[in-house]
Amino acid sequence: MTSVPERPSLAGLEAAWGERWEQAGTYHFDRSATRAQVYSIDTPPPTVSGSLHIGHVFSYTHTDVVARYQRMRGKAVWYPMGFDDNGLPTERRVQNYFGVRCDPSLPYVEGFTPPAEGGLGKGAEPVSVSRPNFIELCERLATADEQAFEQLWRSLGLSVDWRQTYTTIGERARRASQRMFLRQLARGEAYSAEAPTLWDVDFQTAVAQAELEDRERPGAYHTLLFSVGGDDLRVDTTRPELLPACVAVVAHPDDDRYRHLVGATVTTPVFGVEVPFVAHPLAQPDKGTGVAMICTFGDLTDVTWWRELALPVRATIGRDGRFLATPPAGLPAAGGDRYVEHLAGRNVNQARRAVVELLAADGRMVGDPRPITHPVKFYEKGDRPLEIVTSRQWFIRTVDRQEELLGFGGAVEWHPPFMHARYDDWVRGLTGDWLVSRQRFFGVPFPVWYPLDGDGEPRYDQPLLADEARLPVDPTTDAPDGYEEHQRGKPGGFVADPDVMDTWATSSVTPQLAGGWVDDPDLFARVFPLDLRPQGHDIIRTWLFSTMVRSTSEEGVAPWRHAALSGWILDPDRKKMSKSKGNVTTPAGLLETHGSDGVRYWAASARLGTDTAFDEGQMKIGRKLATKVLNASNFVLGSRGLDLAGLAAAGPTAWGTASEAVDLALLAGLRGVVDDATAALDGYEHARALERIEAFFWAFCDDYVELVKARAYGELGEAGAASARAALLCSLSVLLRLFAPVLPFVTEEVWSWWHDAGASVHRSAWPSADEVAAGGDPAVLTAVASVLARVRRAKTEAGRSLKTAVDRIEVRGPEQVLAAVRASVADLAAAAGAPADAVVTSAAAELDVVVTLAPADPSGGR
RNA sequence: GGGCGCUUAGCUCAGUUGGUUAGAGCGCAGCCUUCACACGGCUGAGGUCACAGGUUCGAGUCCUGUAGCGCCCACCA
Repeated sequence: MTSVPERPSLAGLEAAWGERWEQAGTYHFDRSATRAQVYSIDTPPPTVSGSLHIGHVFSYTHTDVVARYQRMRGKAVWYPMGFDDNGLPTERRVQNYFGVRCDPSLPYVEGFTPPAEGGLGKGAEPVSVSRPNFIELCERLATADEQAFEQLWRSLGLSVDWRQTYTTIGERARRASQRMFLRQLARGEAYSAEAPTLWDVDFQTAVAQAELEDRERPGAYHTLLFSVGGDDLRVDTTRPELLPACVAVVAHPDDDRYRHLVGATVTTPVFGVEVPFVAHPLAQPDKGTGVAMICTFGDLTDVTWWRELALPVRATIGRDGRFLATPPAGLPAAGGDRYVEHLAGRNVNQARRAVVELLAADGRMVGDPRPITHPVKFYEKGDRPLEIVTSRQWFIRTVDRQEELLGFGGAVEWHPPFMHARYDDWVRGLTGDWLVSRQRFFGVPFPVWYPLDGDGEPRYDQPLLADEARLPVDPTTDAPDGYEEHQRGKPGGFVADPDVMDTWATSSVTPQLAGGWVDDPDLFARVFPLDLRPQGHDIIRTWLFSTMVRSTSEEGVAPWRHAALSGWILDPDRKKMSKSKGNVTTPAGLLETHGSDGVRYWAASARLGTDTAFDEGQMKIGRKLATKVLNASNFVLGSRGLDLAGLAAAGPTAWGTASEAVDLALLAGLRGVVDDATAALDGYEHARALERIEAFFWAFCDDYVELVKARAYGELGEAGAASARAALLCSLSVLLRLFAPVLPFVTEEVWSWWHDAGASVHRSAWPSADEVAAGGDPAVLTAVASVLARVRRAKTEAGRSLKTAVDRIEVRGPEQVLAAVRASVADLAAAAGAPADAVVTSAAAELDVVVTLAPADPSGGR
């Protein structure tokens, strides 16, 4: 456009430039770039079943600043966008929205129409559909969400290559995660096993270590009386309902109170089961009476004891959280009858009350229960405490890879570095392999079937695996090679593995999924291993860890060179911001109110790894900064005698040469800022870079521009004007480019005023100190600015206008300051509103400026 | 219980390898209008840098300890 608008404005820049960038392909990845020329980003795919909140805007802005900086450094930036539509949140949402329920045993129905759009009516029953049908519905729902997400990301100004998108339930994702699974299985890194696992009784699925959280819950100690050789033995428990599941009692081997009992046979109260008294170092003498009952399974310690002490199994709790209909093995007849009468079919709380009543009736409980609160393990999305049940599950080996995984973690550069400790802590603390199977419907199925023997029993030891070329498959509707669909479920036929992969098992392949692994080896070679994994610090143990597990076993290297961990957004009262209070803080509303540049400024002001208060004030400041950029640019480019079209054509050579001391001083300062900002951004410290750039910019506006304004207008002669103009143009060019990663809209707008159509500041080269004139002394500008500030203060203190004429300025101070003043006396006098000969100097130790204002105009009113 | 981080002006935060009088913005107070900018400008007040020791010529910065806050992990009898 090569002209300055009549009235520059920030209004509408997002829409206008968003469209221009899309049309021009400004952010398209250059596939011809070699790996060394590429900067690749493992973008986190946001969950589409929720809505984006301000925390997303915050962390994605951090990534975008990096992307824009690297692009200006000349890198071909690989910046895809994913959408996480896999997993439980989407499953629930699809169920409610379409009124369907997934039943993997059903066949696929072509052209299925769901009973509802936008939710079932009251009382209506959901319709059961096959897994492929369910996935289709999900994709339908997700598409709408994804468009809304993309719209927001675009208006925020993310420089994503929108041709490069993926979903985590889409065909590519299913293929990549099934392929990764099959390869790990072939290498012996994946295995299935029948084992006790933590189990959510509501979702009816196994849950992995990484998805646990502790919650403080009320409980109570009950003191039970067991019998040993005719004596009472006191055992404290918080879970009396597990008494029929008791397989032993345990004490610490060094506990002198009980040493003589080790090896004895103990009889449980109520159910009369004979169990051994065993010793194990995990028993804690100071807890309860020092004797614990070992059950199937009250907690993970029970599992350890069961395994290490080779104890029997007496399962009582089923997968639905209710007590099994039949008593566990080993109960005597009378005990079995009591079990059936009082416990069978009950839930945990009902069973607890029943057992307590039985204990009381038998006089085998001492005193009343003693209430306590204690931490209880929950699935992070669950509502009831986890139980432990035995089931067949798929695992990925991690425990025997701890050392290796620590080594790969050390090969990554962490930003900030202390986040590395969280990864190491997690890896060192692994207690079991990664449980990747879930007994849910919506997710990537395991590409596995089992042959059925003559009795129709599955042969788990002889799984039928899908050929890689067939992927993705759904074993519930596809038949394995060598079998026909009609053999499904028949003796001698086959049966599908019913499980799906945990959502992290899918998202752990984002580098492969997005990067074209196997399907597009040319692309993969150009982007992998990726340069950057940006993410929140709360998912180090899940997403970061699981991606590390996958890529290192498949590729033998860490999947990225850098990991950038963004903090959380906190409420003003320092709580983690919740989605529920989103009404006034929807990202779209904030972008509307403060402008995308304003919101981005707030985000970019926060360092990586630092939790940050939600602060609209900071967005206002960002908005103000953007406005200032607009207006300062308007001043620089609106100077008399500027041929903007000529500048656009000729480039920096047309700027001229700065010669005045003040101009050179400014440029010297600018050189330092460029170096500082570049070093900061290279170190992933965008906040520091922004701070330096911003501080310089405000000084540029408030001091430098005010000082040279008259000269730039040509009031002090053409030579001086040319010098000022050269410095102004050079500074503006550099400053716009420095600001571009944080303020992409206003910088692009201004850039267009004096560059050819089609040129983008975001495709221009990051500034280097070498393109800015050297030789100036920044102290000159500082010194003159401080004198000018004294003049302003004199006017302010006199209550006079800053335009008040000045008769005399006497500067006393160190020689250094005086030299600076003499070097720029004409600028100083003009800016102060004084005649050029009104400035006098004299030597003194301390700076002191005596200002004589012109008499107030008696006719002028003030 | 283990680990990590934080504690600097009323608020939000900078303070790079220890170096003269500790900075910014917001907020506050006062002043100034329109020739880049009232979505503006100028000026000012405001801090014993959580606390206690130590190292040093010199500590907001390094070391030790204490307290408070936050997060990660472990802890379920």
